[in-house]
Amino acid sequence: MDTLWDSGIALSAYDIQAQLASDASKPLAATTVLTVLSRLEKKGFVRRERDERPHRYTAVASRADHMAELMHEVLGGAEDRTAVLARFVGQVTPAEAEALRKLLS
Amino acid sequence: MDTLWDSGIALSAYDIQAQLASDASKPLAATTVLTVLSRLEKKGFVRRERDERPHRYTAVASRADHMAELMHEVLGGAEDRTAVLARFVGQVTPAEAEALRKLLS
DNA sequence: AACACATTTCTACAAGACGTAGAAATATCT
DNA sequence: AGATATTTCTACGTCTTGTAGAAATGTGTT
Repeated sequence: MDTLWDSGIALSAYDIQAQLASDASKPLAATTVLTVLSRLEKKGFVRRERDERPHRYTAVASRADHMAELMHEVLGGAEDRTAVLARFVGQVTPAEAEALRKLLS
Repeated sequence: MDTLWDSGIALSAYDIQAQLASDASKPLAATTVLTVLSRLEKKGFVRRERDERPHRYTAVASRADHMAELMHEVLGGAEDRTAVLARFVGQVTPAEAEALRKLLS
C-alpha cells in the first residue's frame, strides 16, 4: 500500500516489486506481490486494471482517506460517539486541536 | 470487554460468564472466560486482582477511552496527521461536527 | 491431615489472516 | 508453434482468536 500511495499513479506488480526491493528489504518473488495485490483487491483497498497487460494497480483511497476511514470505523463501533470524541479531543496535541478548529469553522 | 465496561466494577470470571450467558449467547465454559481474560490482561486491556480468591477483573480504560486510544493509534501511524484529520472531519456527521466544535472551544 | 470442591493455569485445536512462493494455467510476441 | 511473460491456484508456516478439557493448585470442612 505504501508504495502505491507514494507513487500516485497506477503501478504493475513488477514496479512494486522493484520499489520494495530497493527499500532495503529482501527482494520478494513476483508471485508474492501478485498474491498480496489480489488480497488487497478483494478487500477493496486497490483497484486493478485488467486491460493493460501487466495489470496496473491503484490505491482506491488515498493514504489520508484510508486512515480517516479507519478512524471512522472505530468511532462507528461506539454507542456513545460524543463520549469517544471527547476523549479523543482530550488526547490530541495542541497543534492538532488548532488544526481541527480550523477545519471545523 | 463489553461486560466489564457495562458494569463499572470489578467482576470475577464467573460473573462475566453468567452475564454473557444471559445475553442470549450460548453459555461459555468457565475456562473459556478465564482464557480470554488472561489474554486481555497480557494485552493490557484488563487488570486482575489476584488477592481476592475468585480473581476480579476490571477494564483498564473506559470504553470511550479505549476507542479514543484506538483512533489515536491510527492517527499516530500517519505522517501527515493534518491531512488525515481533514478527511476525518470531512466524513463526520453534522451532529458530530457540532460536538467537536463544542469540545474544542 | 485428608478429601472434596473451587479456581486457575497449561495445553490443544479449528478457523481465519498474512507473508511467502512454487506449479500450473493463460496470454503475448516473434 | 514455441518461447516468454503474466496471472491464477495451491500451499505452507506463523499468528491471532474462540473454544474448552486436563492438570495443577488453592480453600474449606470434617
